[in-house]
Amino acid sequence: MEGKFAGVIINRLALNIDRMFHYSIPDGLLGKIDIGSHVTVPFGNGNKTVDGFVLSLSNHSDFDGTLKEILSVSESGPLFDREMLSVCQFLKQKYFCSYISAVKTVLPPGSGRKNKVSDKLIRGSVLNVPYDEAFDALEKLRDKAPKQCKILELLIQNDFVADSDILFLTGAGYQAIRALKDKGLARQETVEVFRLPIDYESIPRSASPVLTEEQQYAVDRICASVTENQNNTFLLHGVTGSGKTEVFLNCIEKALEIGKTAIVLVPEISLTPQMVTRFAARFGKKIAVLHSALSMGERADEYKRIKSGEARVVVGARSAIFAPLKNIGVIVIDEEHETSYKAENAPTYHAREVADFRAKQHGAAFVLASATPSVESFYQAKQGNYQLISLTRRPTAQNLPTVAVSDMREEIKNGNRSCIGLSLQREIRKNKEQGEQTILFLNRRGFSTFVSCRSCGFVIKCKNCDVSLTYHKAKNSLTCHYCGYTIKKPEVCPNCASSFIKEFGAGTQKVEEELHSLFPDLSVIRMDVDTTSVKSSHRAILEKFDKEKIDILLGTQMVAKGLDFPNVTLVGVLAADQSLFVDDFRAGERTFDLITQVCGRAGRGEKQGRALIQTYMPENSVICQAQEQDYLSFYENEIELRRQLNYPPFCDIISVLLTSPVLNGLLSYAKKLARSIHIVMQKDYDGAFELLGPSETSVTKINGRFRQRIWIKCKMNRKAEDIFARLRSYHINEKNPHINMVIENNPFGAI
DNA sequence: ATTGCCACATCC
DNA sequence: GATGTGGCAATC
Repeated sequence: MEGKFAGVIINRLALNIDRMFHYSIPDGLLGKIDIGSHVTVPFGNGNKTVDGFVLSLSNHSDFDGTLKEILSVSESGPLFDREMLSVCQFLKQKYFCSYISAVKTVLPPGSGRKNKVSDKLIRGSVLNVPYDEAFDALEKLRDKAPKQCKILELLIQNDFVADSDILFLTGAGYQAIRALKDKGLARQETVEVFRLPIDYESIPRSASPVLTEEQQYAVDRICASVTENQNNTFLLHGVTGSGKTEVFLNCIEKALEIGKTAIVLVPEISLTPQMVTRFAARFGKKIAVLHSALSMGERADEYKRIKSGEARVVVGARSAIFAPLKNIGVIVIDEEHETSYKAENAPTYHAREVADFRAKQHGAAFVLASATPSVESFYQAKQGNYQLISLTRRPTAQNLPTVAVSDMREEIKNGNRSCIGLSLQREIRKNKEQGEQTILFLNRRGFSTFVSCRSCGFVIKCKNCDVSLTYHKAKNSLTCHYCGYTIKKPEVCPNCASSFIKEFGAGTQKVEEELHSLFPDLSVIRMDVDTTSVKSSHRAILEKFDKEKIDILLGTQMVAKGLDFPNVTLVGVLAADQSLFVDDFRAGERTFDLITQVCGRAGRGEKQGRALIQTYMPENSVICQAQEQDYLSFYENEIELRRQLNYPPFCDIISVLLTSPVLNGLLSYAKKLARSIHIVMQKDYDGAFELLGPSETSVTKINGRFRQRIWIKCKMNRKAEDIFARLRSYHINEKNPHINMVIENNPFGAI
C-alpha cells in the first residue's frame, strides 16, 4: 500500500465518466487504502458523494488542479487484488467494455448491490473459565442443577455450542444458559456460519478407481505440467463416457498435494447434483461450488470459503473463472466447446480466454476437455499450440450407441406428414415392449427461420457467406445477416421446382400432441423452457422420468446434454437439420455436437443403445459424420470451410452493433461509421481485413430498439484493439442521444 | 448520471 | 430586469 494518491473508478454506468479519477488519500486513511478498496469520494459539482473502486496507487499525480480527498473506505478491506486488477484490464482491452463493468464481474458476489448480503450469524455459548475451574464447578452443580451441569459438559467438550443445539441436546431452557453466564462460567458469543450449498455429511468420501492406461497417461502428462509450474494447454479429446472427469479428479488431487489449487468449469446445464457429488466425494469441504442456482447468501459464503483458503477447488459455471484462488495449479474447462462459456452481456468474455490468461499468470496447467472440441481448439492442437491427448475407449466395456439415419423425404413421399417417421415409430414401439425408455430430441435453435424444400431438402443460402438466409414474414423476403444480401422468397424450389418450399418450425407441444395420438398407451413427459420456468422443476421432471419409468422424455437442448439414465436405450433426433441452417457460421459445429451428445444419452447402462436421426438431407456431410461419430472427418471438412471463407480460427470477427429506438438516422449513422472504420483500418491496421454491412440483424427490433450491425473480419492484435477502443470513444464523444453502440469480439450467434 | 453554466426566450 | 428552458461540458 504505497502512495498518497489513488486512481478511482466511479461506480456509475455512464460511459463518459468511464476513466480514472485521482484523489489524494488523507492521513487518517493512509495504509487503509489499497488496490481493490471500495471507497466513497466527492464527485462533480455540489457536495455529492459517490462510491468507487481504487484501481491504482501512486506517489505523484499529474492532474493539474486541486485533488479532492477520499472520504471513507469500506471496513471489510479490498474487494480484489492485483491479479484480479490485471484480469479487469484484460477484459476491458479485449472485450471493449467499461472499467466499471469489468470491475463488477470480478467483485465478490453480492457486493455490487445496494443492500449487502448479510452474514448468517448464530448465537451460542463458550466456556468463560479455564478447564480446571469448569470441572470444579461441574461437581458443585452435579446435584443442585443437573441441566446446567449438562450444558457445562457440552461446553467442555466443544469450543462453541449454538444455543439451539444446547436446547435440543440437553432439554434445558434459556434460564439454564443464563444462569451459567451469571455465574461467569459461560459467555455468549456470536459466530458466522456459512450457508453451504452441499450437504457434505451425506456424501461418503471415495477414492480414485483404477485408471485405464489411457487415463493414466493423460494424468501423468498433465500432472507433470502441474508439478513443474508449466503453463501448458492440453486438449483432452475423449469419446462420451471415456472417463474424462476421473482424469481431472486425479490431476486436481496432485495439485492439492503440492499445495496448489484448481478451478473446474462446467457448463451450467451439466452442473448437476450428480456432478457436484463426484467432486465432493473426492475432496469433501475443500471444494466450493459457484453457479446461478445458489442463493445470494450461499454464493457469498462459498466466495468467503475460497478467499480464506478453506476451499481450494472451485467447481462452477462460466463466472467461476474469476474465483479468487491463490497459486492455481490447474484450470479445467469441461465440455469446452459449449457456447455457454461465452458471456452474453458486457464484458462479453469467453471463459476459455480468461482461463488462458489466468493460467499463464499462475503458471498453471490448462486442460480443455470435450468429446466434440470446438473447431478453434482442435485447430490449436493441430498447430501444436495445445497438446492433444485422446481417450478413445470407455473404461466399462460398454459400446457406443449405434446410429442410424432416417430419410424424412421418403416419409413425405409416402404421405406421412407427421414429424415422427415410421422407422422411429417402430423403434419407440419396440422399446416400450422391452420395457426400456426413449428420449426424443427436438432440434430447434435460434430465433431465425430458414426456408427449405420438403421435397428435395434444398436450403436457400447466401451467395457470399455460406449461411442460410433468414425468412422475414412481413416482407416475404430472405436476407443474409452477415452481408445484407436480400432476395424475394421464391415460390418454387430453385433446385427441384417443387412448390413444397416452406419455412421451418415445429414446437415441442405439437410433437407431444402427435405422440399422444400415435401412442395413446405410452406416457410422455415434456421438458423445455416452458415447462422448466420454475427453477426446481428441471430436476423434478428428470426425477419423475427416472423413478416412474415414463416411456418418453421429449425435449429441446436440455435433454441433449449430461443426462445419464441406464434404462434409456433409444434416442430419436426429430429434425437433425434444424440447427444446420441457422444464420451462423458455427451451425455445422453446433449440429455435429448436438447429435453426438444426444446420441450419447442412449445405452449408458448394460444394454446396447441406439439412436435414430431424422433428416431431410441424409447425404449432408455433417449429418453423415455425426452418424459415423467421426469427429476427425467432421473437423477436416469444417476447418477447410473456415479456411476458404475466412472464419475463425483463421480470423476474428468483430461485431459493431448499433441500436436505436428511432429508425431515423440509424442507418445513415451506421453507414458513416462503416466508411470511417474502413478508412481507419486501411490506414492503421497492418493486414488483411474485410468489412461487411451495415445490415439488419435477424431480429430487427429488440426491446423497442432497431438494430444495425457492421462486421469486421480481421486478425485481432494490439493495433485492431486500439482501433476499436478508439471507435468506442469516438461514439461516446458523438453524444448521439439515441444510438447505442456495442462492440463484440467473436460473438456467438448472430441475433 | 448529475450538476452548474451560459445563451436565449419569455413574461409583464 | 426577473425568471424559465435547453444544450453542453465537466466531473479528479
